[in-house]
Amino acid sequence: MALEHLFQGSALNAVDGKGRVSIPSFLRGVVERRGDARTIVLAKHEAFPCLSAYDPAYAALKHAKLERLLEKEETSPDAELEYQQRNLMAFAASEEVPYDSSGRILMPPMMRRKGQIGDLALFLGTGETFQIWNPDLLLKDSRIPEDLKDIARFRLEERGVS
Amino acid sequence: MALEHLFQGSALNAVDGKGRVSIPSFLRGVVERRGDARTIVLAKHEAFPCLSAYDPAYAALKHAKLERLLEKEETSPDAELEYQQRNLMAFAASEEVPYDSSGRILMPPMMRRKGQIGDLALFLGTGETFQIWNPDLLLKDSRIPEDLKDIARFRLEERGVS
DNA sequence: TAAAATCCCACGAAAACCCATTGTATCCCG
DNA sequence: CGGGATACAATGGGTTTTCGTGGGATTTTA
Repeated sequence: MALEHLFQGSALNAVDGKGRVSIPSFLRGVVERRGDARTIVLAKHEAFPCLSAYDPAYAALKHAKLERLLEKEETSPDAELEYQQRNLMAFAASEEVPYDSSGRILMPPMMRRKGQIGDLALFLGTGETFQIWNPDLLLKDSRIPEDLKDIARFRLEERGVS
Repeated sequence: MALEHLFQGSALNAVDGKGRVSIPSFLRGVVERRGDARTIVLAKHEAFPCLSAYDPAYAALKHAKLERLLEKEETSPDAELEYQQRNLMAFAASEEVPYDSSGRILMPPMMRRKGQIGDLALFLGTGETFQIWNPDLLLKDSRIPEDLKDIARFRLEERGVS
């Protein structure tokens, strides 16, 4: 895999009344360097109560990986079903959203609910992908390292939120 | 294989009295980026009680793949029979339908029966292809991951159906 | 000629687009 | 080194366009 450009850094942006959010420009930069699309793919994170996001090129890569896996084990009927399930989760349970010239997406209502995103969205780069959190949920999650919570607290203060 | 443009996302659309359904625009976009046809191919899904759909260009690709598979195992009589069966399913048991300027197809009665589609059609992207479900059947199927059923439920709610 | 498919127009809601403002970081030049 | 100008990012609001959908009219098929 070894993607050249990695998502890193953090930012806290507002979700407005229409459900629009600015994708931080440093994340957009990575998306556009990886491929030339001005779109991101959103999905529920498998482990955390947040959203996972990446660029379409990464989605294609992930898909190719699944394909190769199937061809190896094609004989087993169990493998076939598992492949179907994974494919459904990877593609049906995700949404591709374009961002406009000012770098904003319209957060799809379904994703907004799945990620429990309110009127603040915390962006965290995680290398191959990035995450979008409701900052309050991150602060409450016991699995999150304290240092990372400090970052969240800093971003909140910076913005003037308690 | 590694297709560049992949089907992803979900939507729930109405089937009207005439049997017309809108193909979600984000799926149409993929069809038209893969080839320049404004047509989709419908077939009964091999494993699930739903329809499988894709663009004509993909149908050709799939055919080529089957051909190559046959050539590899040509010696075996079983392989020959299996090839014939798969070929029949892939082509005789499928229908190519155009969509009009507003993006609607007229769902062929036979496909509607095979997929048990009522007055609601749930579209699910699965990468190379997409699926069309009767949402009630999906909710009942034990092989479908719960997270995906959540999506179906959300789409139903969104539309005001219980 | 009846039934079915295609075409056409129309409407409401949602999404995409455009423009304007603010704040912040950067640059340039005295 | 300071201060003003500049560029860009994030955000607010209004307007236009698209999408999904319904219904009627016209054409094609059996």
